[in-house]
Order: sequence, then C-alpha cells, then structure tokens
Amino acid sequence: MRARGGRVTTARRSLLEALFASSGHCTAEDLAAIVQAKMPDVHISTIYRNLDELERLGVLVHTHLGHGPASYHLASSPHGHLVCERCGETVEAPAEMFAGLARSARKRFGFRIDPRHFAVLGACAACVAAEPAPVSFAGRRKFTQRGPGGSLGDR
Amino acid sequence: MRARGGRVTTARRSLLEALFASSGHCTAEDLAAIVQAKMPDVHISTIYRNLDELERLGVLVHTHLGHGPASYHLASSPHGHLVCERCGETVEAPAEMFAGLARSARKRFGFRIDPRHFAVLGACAACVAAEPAPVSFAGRRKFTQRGPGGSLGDR
DNA sequence: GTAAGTGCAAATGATTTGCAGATGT
DNA sequence: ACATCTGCAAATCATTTGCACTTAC
Repeated sequence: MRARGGRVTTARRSLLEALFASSGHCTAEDLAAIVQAKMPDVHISTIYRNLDELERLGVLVHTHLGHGPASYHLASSPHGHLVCERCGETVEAPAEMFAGLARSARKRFGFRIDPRHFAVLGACAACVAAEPAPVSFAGRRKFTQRGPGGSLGDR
Repeated sequence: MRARGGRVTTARRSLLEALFASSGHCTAEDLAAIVQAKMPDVHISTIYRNLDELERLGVLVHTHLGHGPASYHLASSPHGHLVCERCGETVEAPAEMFAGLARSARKRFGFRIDPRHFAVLGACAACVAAEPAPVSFAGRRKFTQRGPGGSLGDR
C-alpha cells in the first residue's frame, strides 16, 4: 500500500517506520529525531513535506493538542483527544463520546463535526482534584506538552 | 470594574472599547487595527500584553478557531465554536450542546472539559451539501479564516 | 532522461521578550 | 518618585517555500 502516486524514497520509508514504531502522538520534530537517528541528513522540511503528503493520501492525520506543535498519528482507529490545560496529560477519546455533540450539531446547524482535528481542552482528574477552589476557569496559563525527555517515550 | 490590580492607561481603555464595539471573534491584529485607528502608536505587542492581562483577570477569553491566529472575545456568555474546515464559517455553539460530552468525559476519565478554548472543526451545512461524494474526511486542505475584508465586519 | 523528491537557507506568520524611555498614581 | 506600561526591535517557534541538486523509475 506504500506511497500510491509517488516514489518510494528512503526518507519516506524511514518516516513511515518512525510512525509505526512510536505508535501515536508525535510532533514533526519527534519524528525528525527518530528518522535522523539513522539518517542524519534528512531535513525537517522533508519531514513536513512527507507528513503533508501522507495526510493527503489518508495514511495519517494531524491533531492540535494545545498550543505548540501539531501531533501526527496513523489514521486507523479514529479518536478525539482530551488534553489537560494544566499538566498536558492527553487521553484518547473514543469517537462515540462525541455522538451526542455530533447529533445536536447536525440537527441545529446542519454541521458535521470532525472531532479529530482539534483536541477538547479541560482539566484531568488529577488536576481537578488538586484544585484549590472552584474559581470557574480563570487562572489558565500556557503549558507545554512533551515532557522533559523530549521526543518519543513522552509520558 | 476596570483593570483591577493595574493602571488605567489609554491603550488599555482603547483596547476594551474595541472589544466592546466589535462584539466577538477578533484576532489580536483586528483589535490592533481598531485601536490604531484612533491611536496609531499603540504597538501590537502592547495589544498582546493587555489581552494576556485581561484574560488573566477573567474579562475575556481566547479561542483557536483553526489554523491561524487566535480569536478573542468577552468572557460573558460562555460558548464553544463549530468551524467549517472548508470555508471557515464559524457558528457559536451554546454550552449545553457539550453537556453529553462533558458528562461522559467526567464519567470515563474524571476529566472536566472546557469547550471554549479550542473549536470543534468539521463541515458546515453548505459545504456538506456541496460535497461531491462521501469520501470520509480525506481531501482536507488548509483554510484561512478572516474573509477578504480583513478585520472587523468579517462575515 | 526526466520529473519527483531532497537539502539547505531564507521567508513566513503569530506571538513573545529585553530594554530604555514614557506615564499613571 | 517610582513602579508599571509602552514602543520598538529583535528573538522565538512552528511551519513553509524557492531553488539548485539528487535520485527513483
């Protein structure tokens, strides 16, 4: 099924391997790091170009999990994301959780939602518990995904 | 109620006026344009700093309606957004549309969602109707919000 | 052989930051 | 007076693009 419509280059093959290896939620830079471990000359712009291409082919999708870079993962098993605004914790939300929203969006506005492209932000269980007082949603402050380790085994 | 904790400067007052005048969904640059119409020397960085400040005070919130710049609006009347990936059409989604999602997120993950911060993308009624064949969600391509007119009266 | 793909450097767009000078209280 | 704000220029971060050169087919 590889690269229908284009050429099979080493950079492309390597990018796909990186995607399969690190199942889910890598930034372009994460993937670049993995690919460059074997092929140091593969440039980040090539990564971006191929991610674009693979997305156009429907092989993968990108998602915005918050401020900061986009995350890429294979298109199989469609799911949305819940991301904690405090700690960056990300949980995959199965498509059926969006069924109610999808239905009312369609009914009221004729709108068909795609719950995959942008994450739903909020507060994870741990952060809700650790909260001082229920002051609505004031004190938000920018957070960064991607733990101290940088790429890959992130969290 | 103005600027509790800080000073009342002309730039700040003017920014608030711009926000009240153009009810809802302005980018920082839109707001800068409005402010600069009267005070040409107010710099965009000042706009950003004050938007940050006002958000910290809970006066306004920012939302990401897609790729591209963030939108700011007054914190009153909490609502989410549905944004068409094809044409950029934006509709305000009343909070209760997210009730089902909020409930299942809490039940399954202890997660408390904030439907305001990121928009839910998808396809608006017009674009769904104009669609050739139901090819799932392949052919996405980047879109730009902000119609030809630029700031303000945008749609 | 030739068009598609690549590496690199430079451009882009949105936002942030350092700093010296201006201004609200 | 003096800390807070502001204007400006430069920095940053994620991503894109132009171009000359390689490479898969």
